[in-house]
Amino acid sequence: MTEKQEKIITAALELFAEEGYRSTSTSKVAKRAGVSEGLIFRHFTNKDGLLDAIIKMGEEQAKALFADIVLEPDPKELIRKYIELFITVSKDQEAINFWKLQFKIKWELEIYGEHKMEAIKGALINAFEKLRYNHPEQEANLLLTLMDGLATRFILQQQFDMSETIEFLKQKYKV
Amino acid sequence: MTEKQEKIITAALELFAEEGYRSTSTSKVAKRAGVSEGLIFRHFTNKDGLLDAIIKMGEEQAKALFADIVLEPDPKELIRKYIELFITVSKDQEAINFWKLQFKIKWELEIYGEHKMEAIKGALINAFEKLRYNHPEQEANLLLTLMDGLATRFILQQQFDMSETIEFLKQKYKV
Amino acid sequence: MTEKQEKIITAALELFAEEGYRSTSTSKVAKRAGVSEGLIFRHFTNKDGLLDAIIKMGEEQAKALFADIVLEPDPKELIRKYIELFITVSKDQEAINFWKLQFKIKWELEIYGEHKMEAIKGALINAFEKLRYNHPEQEANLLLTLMDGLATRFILQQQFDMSETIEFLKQKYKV
Amino acid sequence: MTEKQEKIITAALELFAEEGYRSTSTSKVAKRAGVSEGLIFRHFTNKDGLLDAIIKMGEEQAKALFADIVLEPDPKELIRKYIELFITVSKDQEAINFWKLQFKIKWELEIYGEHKMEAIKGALINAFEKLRYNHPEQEANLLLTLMDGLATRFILQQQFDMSETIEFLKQKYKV
DNA sequence: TATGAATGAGACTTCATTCAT
DNA sequence: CATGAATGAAGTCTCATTCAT
Repeated sequence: MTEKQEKIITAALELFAEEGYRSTSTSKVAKRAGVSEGLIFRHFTNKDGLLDAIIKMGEEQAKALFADIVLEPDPKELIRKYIELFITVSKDQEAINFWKLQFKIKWELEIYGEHKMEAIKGALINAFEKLRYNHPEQEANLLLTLMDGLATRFILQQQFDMSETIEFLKQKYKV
Repeated sequence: MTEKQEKIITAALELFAEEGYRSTSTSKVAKRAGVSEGLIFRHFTNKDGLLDAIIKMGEEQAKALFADIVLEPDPKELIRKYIELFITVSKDQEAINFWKLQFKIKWELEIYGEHKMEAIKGALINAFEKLRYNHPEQEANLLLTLMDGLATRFILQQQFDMSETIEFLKQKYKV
Repeated sequence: MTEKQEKIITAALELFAEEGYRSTSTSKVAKRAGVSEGLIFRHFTNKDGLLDAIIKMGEEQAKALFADIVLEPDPKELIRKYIELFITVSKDQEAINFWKLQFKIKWELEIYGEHKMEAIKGALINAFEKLRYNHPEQEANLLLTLMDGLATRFILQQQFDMSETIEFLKQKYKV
Repeated sequence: MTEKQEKIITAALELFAEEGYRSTSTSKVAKRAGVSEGLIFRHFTNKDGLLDAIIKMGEEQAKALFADIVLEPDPKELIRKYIELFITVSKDQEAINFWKLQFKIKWELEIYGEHKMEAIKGALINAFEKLRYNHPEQEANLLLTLMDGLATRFILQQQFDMSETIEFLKQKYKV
């Protein structure tokens, strides 16, 4: 990956996350990256290819984040880590952008990356089982749904105080 | 509102909800509405004006839905009604479209229609207070967040079984 | 067909015939037609659509020309008319352009519009039969081939004197 | 001429002949030649230079083919050789490509390589004179024209059976 | 000699919007 | 009120060509 390729990716990530995929023109990306527009197409074939490249990078990042959660042996710790996921994310602007993009893309293209969640879901079910919850699968589903809502608010609602909700959740789940 | 105006609104609502605002051209709207493209501009000034008109209609609908919830005197009943909100919605394709559009717009334009939620939030806090929950505001917030997540999954996830989660929630809140 | 549509067709015909299909940009066409570039796409969908429209017009013209030949009952007269085909064509600049375009397209897209020639071929075979030639089909084929060569030279060779060859041919076929 | 230069020429010849000059990008040529795009420009200055080089090579080939015809002392034999020209050509894919290219170029750039034909024309006139034809020059012209048509059909018409026409011609000219 | 990243002009196309009818 | 022809700006993409390595 050359320096300019990275500049393109960075610029595109920012813009796609800020303004959405459709609303971001390749010329805007090129301008922000300080690069000729043609170069985008040389490296990524077309606008979709650029998006794919970014999404793939995001998936790598997500994998790393998720791995730490999924592989946690202690069930309480696992749930805590999952609940605190966005705290980790919110400390890194690029990570925020990746998540923003993931969600924006979901809505723009109506794809709910279900398979990515399977691992987390399995781990949560397992954790709730270990903790002797009565309906582990439904508890897992509920928490996943809740986190979707949390992400929505975290990204869209300016004054949303995430930490308060997270603390409350940890209390609820006693983690 | 003339017949053609309504046709335009209906067509635009469908298309905006299906494909997003940016991705829907005014010519597509005109075609689906069976109307000349110029007419859209005569009635709604520009594409944004069309969107505004639709959003306003959506708000009217939402108000009606919300009123029934907010004005419910029995706290348990109120919470139940709120939790079952999407069951009502899911029975009417036009209502689904309105909600889909609301969410798509949120994400495309990064506007989280906070004020619309204030009334519901107040009502929920009040209900949780009456039911002697320890942290009524945080409970309200949590439920609101959860419903955002539920909406996300309901709209985006093909095989998502909403009713199961709703039953589980009602059990949790004993409503 | 509106006035501007006709202007587009005329301009495109000239340019495609002069410079070839690929080498003619839609913006050139628009400029020569005195029309906005977008209008081309409104009326003809895309550049190929414009070409198709022109080709279709050319086919109409060709049909008219060919009908007069094919329907000729007198075999000598039929052959004479066919041989003199290009004299007719050469009197009308638009007709010349159509033929030029037909041939250019043949070479650019490697399509030899065989079916168009079937009627002429049949008529020629018939004529040669009536005139008791020994190999009517081969005679017809030869004459068709010769006319392809004549067209090539007529269009490409600046100083080619068509009339001389035509006279010589008429003499050969005693028509 | 280095090995890579030859690869470029071969690739370009194929592509120009198949798809035309304008429609073939230098990057396609580079890809088919298995060579970097820049190398084309180092060796041939620009795309036109590449075309020139190919045309020059084609002329060399043509000269060799034509020499054998032009230098033939026996007039009947000369005419026969000329008529059978394409049989020789059709046995060698590269030769076919050269001819295809020659014709495509003619049409794309509207150049009728007249001077190349002068030698053949002179030889044919001479042959027809020796054979006591009444109008040797016109006979020569006719045969040249016919061969243009034959080439057209040979290259463009999929199911054209050249040999049949050639046999018929040889019969006609008693060669 | 050879590569391949990089450019900039220009290609085709879409689209919101205007306007004469 | 309604149409649909027309526009112009902007969008995605291609391509010949240059240049540092």
